[in-house]
Amino acid sequence: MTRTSNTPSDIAPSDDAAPAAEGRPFSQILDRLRGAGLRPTRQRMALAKLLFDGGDRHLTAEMLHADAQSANVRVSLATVYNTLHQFHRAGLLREIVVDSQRTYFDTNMSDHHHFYFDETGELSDIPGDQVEVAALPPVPDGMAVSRVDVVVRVRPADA
Amino acid sequence: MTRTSNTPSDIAPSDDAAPAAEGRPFSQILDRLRGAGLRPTRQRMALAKLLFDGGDRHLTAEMLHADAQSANVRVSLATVYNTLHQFHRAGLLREIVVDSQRTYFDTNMSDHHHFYFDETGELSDIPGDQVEVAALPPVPDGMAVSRVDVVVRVRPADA
DNA sequence: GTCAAGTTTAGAATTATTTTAATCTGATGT
DNA sequence: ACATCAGATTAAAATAATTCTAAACTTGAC
Repeated sequence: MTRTSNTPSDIAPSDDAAPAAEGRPFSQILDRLRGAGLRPTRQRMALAKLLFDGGDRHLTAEMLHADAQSANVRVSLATVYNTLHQFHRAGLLREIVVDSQRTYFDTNMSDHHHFYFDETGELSDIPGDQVEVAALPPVPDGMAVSRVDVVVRVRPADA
Repeated sequence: MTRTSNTPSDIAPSDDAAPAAEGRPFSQILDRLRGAGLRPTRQRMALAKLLFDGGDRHLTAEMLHADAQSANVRVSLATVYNTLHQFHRAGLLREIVVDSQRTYFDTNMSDHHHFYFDETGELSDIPGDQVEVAALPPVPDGMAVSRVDVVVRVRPADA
């Protein structure tokens, strides 16, 4: 029960000046990590907060690392990579590949698809109910569909 | 729109009934390259032959390079990369990204989609008519759809 | 507090791909 | 045929994203 260094786990919510849009941000994230069997370390907590506190996001490891720096969270890039992969394996993030060269992680785990902007390399969500895959082919023997990804590539309509 | 629906050539191709014995493989490929505005060099001809002579294929630069070696065609890896990109720009190949880490090129230019085998990282074609995307979302303003990619990820059904 | 197992980290290593700079080749003109 | 030169090829170096390594540090249990 010793308070070893700064464990954010059970700090009093009262001294948190941030507007608590969702009750207690830390305990929620803590539960998420615990539920995923991941030890809630300082850096994992901080990254999880950055990832899941701001709505749906598509980001690369470099982007999250930059985010962390801006937020004065000191984590190495290697940890960002590790953490993203752990979160992905734990089902907290979705990995999207649209562009060899950058791997995106998507915090939106609901059923949905993506627009990909060829020019900028950016991604945006398409709600699941706006795309309908009406027919699917017979799956090879002994195989099961793990996911169907639809990417709508767009580019500026020519003037 | 304006899909360049496979222009085999416009010169009189006597008759290429495609028997095992290659009729005039070179002139066909030569025309393809000329039609694409690419100078028919020895290595481009050889690579095109490897690419387009054997039905639909999904391959990476490394794979094609290995293929070339086996066929006793001496090309550098850099040339393989250059050539694949040129063919892609010229509309002779399709680039598929399903796995950051390897970029595949697909010799099948017809409208179709893909199975992706999560375990092996392999790809296979799904004929266009076996997948139907029934609904598409409104495209962002000023943008036009350049392509819709559907990737059906499969893995072994659990025992 | 002690300890072991799990984490983090800086920096080295790896992999796929691109660039560089030199050299070669194919198309064109004569 | 021969010279010419833009475009093509190449080996080698450079780059970018990501992973690995080994040491140092945390966490959770006792």
